[in-house]
Amino acid sequence: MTLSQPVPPLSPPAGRARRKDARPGELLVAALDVFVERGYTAARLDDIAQRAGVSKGTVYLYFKDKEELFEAVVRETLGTLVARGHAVAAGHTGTARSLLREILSYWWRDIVNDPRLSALPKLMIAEAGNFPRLALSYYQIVIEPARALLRDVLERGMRSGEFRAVATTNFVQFIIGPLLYRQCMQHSFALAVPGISLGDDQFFESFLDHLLRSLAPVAPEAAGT
Amino acid sequence: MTLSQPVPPLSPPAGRARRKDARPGELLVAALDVFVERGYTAARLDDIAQRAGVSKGTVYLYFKDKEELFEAVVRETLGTLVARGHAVAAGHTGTARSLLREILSYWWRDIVNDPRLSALPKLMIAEAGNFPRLALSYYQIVIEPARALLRDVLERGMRSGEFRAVATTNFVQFIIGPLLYRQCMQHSFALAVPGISLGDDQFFESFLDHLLRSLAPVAPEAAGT
Amino acid sequence: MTLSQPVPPLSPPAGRARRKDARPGELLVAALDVFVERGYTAARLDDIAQRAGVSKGTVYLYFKDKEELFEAVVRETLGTLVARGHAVAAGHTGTARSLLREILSYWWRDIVNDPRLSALPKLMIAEAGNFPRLALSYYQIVIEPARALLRDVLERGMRSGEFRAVATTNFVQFIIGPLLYRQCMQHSFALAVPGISLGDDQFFESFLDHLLRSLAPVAPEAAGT
Amino acid sequence: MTLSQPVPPLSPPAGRARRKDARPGELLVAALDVFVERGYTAARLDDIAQRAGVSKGTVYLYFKDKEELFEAVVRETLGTLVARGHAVAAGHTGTARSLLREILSYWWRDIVNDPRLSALPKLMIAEAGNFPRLALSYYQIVIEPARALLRDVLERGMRSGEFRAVATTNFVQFIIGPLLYRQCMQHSFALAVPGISLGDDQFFESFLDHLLRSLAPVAPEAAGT
DNA sequence: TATGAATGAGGCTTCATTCAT
DNA sequence: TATGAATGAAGCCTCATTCAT
Repeated sequence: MTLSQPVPPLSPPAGRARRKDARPGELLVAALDVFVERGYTAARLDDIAQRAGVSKGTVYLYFKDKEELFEAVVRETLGTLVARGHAVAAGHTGTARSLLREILSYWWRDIVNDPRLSALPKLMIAEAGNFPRLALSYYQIVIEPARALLRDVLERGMRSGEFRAVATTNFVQFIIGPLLYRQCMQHSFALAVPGISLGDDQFFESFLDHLLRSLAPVAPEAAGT
Repeated sequence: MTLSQPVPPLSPPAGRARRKDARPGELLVAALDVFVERGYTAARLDDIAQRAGVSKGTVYLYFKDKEELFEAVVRETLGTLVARGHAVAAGHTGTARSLLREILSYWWRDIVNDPRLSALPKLMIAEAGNFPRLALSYYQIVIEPARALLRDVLERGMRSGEFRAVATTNFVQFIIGPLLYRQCMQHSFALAVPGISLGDDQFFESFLDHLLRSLAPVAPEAAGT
Repeated sequence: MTLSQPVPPLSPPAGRARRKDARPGELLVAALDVFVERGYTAARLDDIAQRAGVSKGTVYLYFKDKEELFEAVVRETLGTLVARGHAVAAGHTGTARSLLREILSYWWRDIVNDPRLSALPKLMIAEAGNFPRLALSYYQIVIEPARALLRDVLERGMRSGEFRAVATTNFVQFIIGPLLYRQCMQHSFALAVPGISLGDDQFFESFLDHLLRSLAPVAPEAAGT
Repeated sequence: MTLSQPVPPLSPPAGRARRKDARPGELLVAALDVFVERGYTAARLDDIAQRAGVSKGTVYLYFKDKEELFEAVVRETLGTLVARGHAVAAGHTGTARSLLREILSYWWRDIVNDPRLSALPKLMIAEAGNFPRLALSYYQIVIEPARALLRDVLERGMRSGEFRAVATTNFVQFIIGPLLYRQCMQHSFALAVPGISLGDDQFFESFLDHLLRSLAPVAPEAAGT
């Protein structure tokens, strides 16, 4: 079950008795929604339970506590997506360039433009400082694997001569930064600042072009002041 | 840059609570610290008052409630940042490249590496969704001016032939993104994930080089897949 | 002495829930264990059910609620203790001294040093205040018969001249007190206070000697201040 | 402030505003009452606060949590009494016999016969197993000091030749056991079993006589079988 | 202007008990 | 007879806010 795939509408399925194996999924969907809307701290277990159509206590049949519920949400959503990214990379046989494009456009399409998934990184940025356990598991499930994936792509391109030599750890942040920035702006300011510009329709193509230009093996004649 | 120095009000005080003159200064410093350390929700009025050396009740003599205190902190603090940024830009006479370097290295040195100031954008990203009014004023005071500044630099370079033609609104985000990403990682994850890598010592030079390579007027023969 | 062996009901089953015949045995054993380990309030029906190898709901097929289960445990368990105590007394033909020694060493060996049985009196002390009905039956089944038994021994000794004249009701408590005290300390503090001293290996012999010295018919010349 | 001395009636002092230094005492009195009536776990902070005439939150201005409140109750009551016992012993100049009598009659009068103080040891026996921190502090504040006090008395008597040689650690339990047993019976069974006999009026004198006979230096001719 | 004791609503979590299957 | 998923009341604790002094 992956939350990133079209999810059955959230209206509580009316009937009371449910099957045990359907519960966790329903709870995760409800939890994702509430966490996204309210933030981790402000999200109330009550709301999540209600939205999932169960009582408060039921949540605790499936998740030890609020933190574990959140962790499960992250794992099932972003964790799954990152894992899929790794699968894509593993099965890729073309150029590093095309792999980079594939991975990033995947990220762009399925995460940046998903109103719920795109909220999670912002959420983590907001709460990580106060919930070290959360921060650590998010780092292990999402951040480090995502970075490793991008490092791998860069290294492939460097080995094949498609990319110039770069410090991958740094460069990975040049890749992640703008996309994450856009996600954060979207969720933090788009509502309060209706006219905010998040770039034009060509944002993604423009970004990819930007990266590839920087990565081009031709040394520019002047990079200093 | 210190809050304890009188900072010129950045915008007409909005016709709200007034007498924020003498005592509030210490309160704002204390509040900044605590908000930075804990985040908005987790920051306790108790701690702020104690750190400012006053009693809890006193806070309410100057600020209507926690939200207004938070607003005041953001407003007073970020004002100085933008003001100085504008000054740097206005006084510059050299190439667009050198201006870009100057502005970014200012940001890098004085903000990204300042443990308190660097925390504010993260704080805003975290809380903007819950404080639309604050989000709007932050956008007007910080985000839009900062973007305008960078757009201006890019346009200068494009006019002078130093930079290729780029969609400035997009490209500005390629610039802001990585630096902000680094700030956020620093404040959200560095403590909880001790081993996290934020890049090597050359991060900033490496980033500047990356930008200038992308901006180089020579069009690479292949940017597509 | 094991609960899994059929134990003759000690008192008419009080006209309450009946069919406690086949399955309840395992439940009572499990309940005894959990009550002993955790105390009444902290004992969870979940744990008891799990340890008995049944589901939580099954417990309610045999016992109306937690209180009735607790009553059943106490009733079934302590019954065997007193029954055997009476048998020992009835079959004794020697001196009062030797009977006292026999009864107490039985208590010492089979109860004080049994990790489960020794916990029950502590449990009763802890909970009697909250379960008056249980308190009454425990008094009738255990306390009063045990006291009567000891009073009888003392009276035998006084009649035979082995013991001085004592107020038996008082003296019985001088006998019971130290042994019970030890049981309570064992179960309440031994775990939390690892270094606690419960006396040396000679505790029991030392105690018996203590009693017999006090009971010696020779009146000491000075007992007052 | 000692709770063992006649305490001002518990009715909430009507007036709302109270002095800060009066609060802890009022809270301790209320807490002692509620703990004694309900036991530690069943005692609700709400009840304690209400009985002290304050709101729930106020309790937390003076005590970190429920455990610390309970610990304070123990310290201020039994802890104070035990400390006073040590003072009595330190200032004593007469025989060991008279000191033993003085200390025990003090215990008898001020603790065993105090309806509230006498409940605490039972309470601890009931709860120690589930609250190790509580158990440890009770051991340190009450049990070990009380035992040390009695060991000291026994040793004085042995040195002066008033008492025979005894294993003090064992014998101390012969002293404590019966008195504690009586306290426990009083609180656990007296209400539910109206007719229960806790011994006659001479209980205490009878007990002291019992101890002194056992401690008498004259060796009885027969202590075996 | 300043204090700080007091308030009390609100959230997470536990667990005895129920009931549809 | 047996299950075990679901319930929901209840309690501890926090903390923004108030107010008498």
